[in-house]
Amino acid sequence: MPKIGMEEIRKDQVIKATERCIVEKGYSNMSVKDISAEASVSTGIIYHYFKNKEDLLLQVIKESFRKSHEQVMETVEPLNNFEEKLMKHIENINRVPMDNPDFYTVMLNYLGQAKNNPEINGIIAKFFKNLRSYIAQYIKDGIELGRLKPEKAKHLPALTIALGMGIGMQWIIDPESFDIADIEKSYKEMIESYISLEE
Amino acid sequence: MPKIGMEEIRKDQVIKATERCIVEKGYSNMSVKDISAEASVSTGIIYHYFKNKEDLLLQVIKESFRKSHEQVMETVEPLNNFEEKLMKHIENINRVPMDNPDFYTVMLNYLGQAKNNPEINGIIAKFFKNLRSYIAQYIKDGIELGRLKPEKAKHLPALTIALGMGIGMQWIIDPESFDIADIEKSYKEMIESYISLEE
Amino acid sequence: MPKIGMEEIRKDQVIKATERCIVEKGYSNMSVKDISAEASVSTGIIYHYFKNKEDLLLQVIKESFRKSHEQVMETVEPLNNFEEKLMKHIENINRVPMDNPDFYTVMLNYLGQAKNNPEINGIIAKFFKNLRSYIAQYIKDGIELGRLKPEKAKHLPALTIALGMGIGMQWIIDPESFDIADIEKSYKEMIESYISLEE
Amino acid sequence: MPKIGMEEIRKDQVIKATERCIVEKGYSNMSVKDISAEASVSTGIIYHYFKNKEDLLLQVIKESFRKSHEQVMETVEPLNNFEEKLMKHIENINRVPMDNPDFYTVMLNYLGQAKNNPEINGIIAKFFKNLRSYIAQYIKDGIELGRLKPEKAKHLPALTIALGMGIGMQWIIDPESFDIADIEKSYKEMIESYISLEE
DNA sequence: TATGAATGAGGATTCATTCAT
DNA sequence: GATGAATGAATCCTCATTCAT
Repeated sequence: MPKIGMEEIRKDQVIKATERCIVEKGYSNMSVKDISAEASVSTGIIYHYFKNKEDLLLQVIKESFRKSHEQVMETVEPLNNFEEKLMKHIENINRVPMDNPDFYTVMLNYLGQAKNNPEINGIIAKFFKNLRSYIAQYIKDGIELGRLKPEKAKHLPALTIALGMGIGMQWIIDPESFDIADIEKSYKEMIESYISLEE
Repeated sequence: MPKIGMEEIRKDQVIKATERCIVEKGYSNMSVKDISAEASVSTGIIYHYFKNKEDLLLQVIKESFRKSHEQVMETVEPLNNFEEKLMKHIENINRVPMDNPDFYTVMLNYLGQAKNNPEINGIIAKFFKNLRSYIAQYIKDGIELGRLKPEKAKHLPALTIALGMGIGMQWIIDPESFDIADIEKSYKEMIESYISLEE
Repeated sequence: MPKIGMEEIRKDQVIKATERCIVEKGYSNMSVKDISAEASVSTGIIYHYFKNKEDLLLQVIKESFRKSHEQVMETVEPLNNFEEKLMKHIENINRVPMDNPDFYTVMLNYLGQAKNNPEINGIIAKFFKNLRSYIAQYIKDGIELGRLKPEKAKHLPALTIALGMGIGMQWIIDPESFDIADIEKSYKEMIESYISLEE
Repeated sequence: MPKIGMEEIRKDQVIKATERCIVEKGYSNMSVKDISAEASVSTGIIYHYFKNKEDLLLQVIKESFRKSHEQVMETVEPLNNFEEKLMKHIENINRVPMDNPDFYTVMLNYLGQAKNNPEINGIIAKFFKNLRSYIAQYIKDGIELGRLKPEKAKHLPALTIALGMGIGMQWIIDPESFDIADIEKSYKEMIESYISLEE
């Protein structure tokens, strides 16, 4: 076992294990011992790399959002026109529950803590703001090109995110309630009919 | 104090106190002692009226959803035409975060527990299903009247709920991010443009 | 087992057990589990009656000093003239190490904590101040009767206490170093020669 | 950095750091990590030079007493007559709390451990014995010169040390309780009146 | 019914000590 | 010699639950 230069490796090992624990046991039902067992390390090591459990939990959600952000950038940013970007973004959002259901599980666990933990609330608020600002960027192009009315733009980011999250949430709770692959078309139609693009 | 017929009174007293505790301290940070103090009863009494803490928590969310259901019935059902009903429903949904922010706080706390507690998951699933079925009812009238295309109807309930919940969630996390009273118009427009009612 | 009106009994039971633990294991080597075992109660009960370990430890020394104070009042106060009182007090002080060696053990343990615990420091400071003020009372009578020169009175309380404590401390550490019963006479002589009473 | 002959330097470095930690945090509140940080070395090095924490702590008090001994020898021994020596010794003792308050802090911390640590008890016992034997030496000269009655000599060492330590202890706990510089005169007077030197 | 004292398992955290590098 | 990552037992404390009153 190497003992030097392990910091990043260990931190990552613990963060990943914590994420698995949240998914398996839930944010508030998992002990530091559970995490250390899942990560195959001693409990002590967790306190060597993180100030305390809360600090670890904060790093976990930060990391989770960081990865989410990365993914958006990779798949959406290379696209050229605003319509493609927006629709790609919608697709991305819509596929999270299927492709990465753990993300929702983790997110819902943290959402439940947000009202009583300002730091968590702040991190989630920032994440939401980011999501909205991506979309705000795309539609700015649409407005400039004269294809999108400014008054529609105002709430479009929040509404787009709302739809995606609301769908995901319902589906996570009850995957039987609708076909999530199928709903993507309706999701897109709803957005498209709202912005009613000018030819 | 009369000692007969206290059952309902006591249960209600404890359930209301628990709700306040969830709002103030959070689902997983509150103890039975906290609840009993908030309800001004002994801890023993809680175990007299509820099987255990989990049972109590289940009653709390059931009661919360029951009241929510009641409210919808009272304000929406008296209306006559489907359009009014749908729009009234949207208004209702959109005003929950402002009128009754505690409902969201409680709901988010339970959502966080859902994945690890099948009973809670079931209750929430049933609640969502109910919400969707109200809307499904209204739009059935619209289809019958020939004012609404059936293919649009399929996902409309889920999409309507999704929008409302998604907006509420973003606003609860960060009330600065948009004007929730203002967004109601856009919410309605989005639904209206999607269903593009036939005259 | 009665469950009502036990507060004082339980507190006392725990305080006494803690004292025994301090004597047997030392202030900083004893765990709450040790105390609860010694008191034949659960660890939980300790937290039912005391805020935390520190609070308990504070009550222990307060109680210890309270009892010490009581003893002085009982044996010294009934006496009439100042000389008898002073000498009785000296006797009392000198006999503590023999009659109640645990008092010294406990006291030394707390003295070691004093510099890092302002509350403990304050309690000990108050205790010392009390001890000195008793003696100051006796000698005031002596001065008024013209049998004691005021300039001698100034430091007499501190010096008397110092001698007693210093002797006790040496003897507690090494009982072989001198005969503590025997040293009492010298202790008294030293005080008497210092105040050199006027006939 | 030379790697040979570092032993004494390193040991001293660690012992001094430990002393500072005892003063700052207290004997039982300081960790090996605290010590290593204070000494600017790794924790591993401490176990290279000392068997374990207890061993280190033992070396610390030994060193502390060794230095104290050295100081007495330097200032008192050069003097010629027994009276000067005794009074100089008293002065020394009385000035420790002011000149080197850390000595008292350290000493009180170890005194608290003594009853539960025979080794510490032994070291302190030996230290006290040393202190008494210095004084015993001086007064032997006084007896031989016929200026001091043998019966007074018996307990004089213990009483002198007792006074000094008792004063110091009271003053360390509450420096407001008396003027320690001022009390020196009374301290000396008390000793002088007791031995009532023959002209 | 109603109380709250009592239990003890379990949780977060610390820390002396070891050991691969 | 020197480092500090790693361990895991032990500590303080909380809390759901029970039960004598």
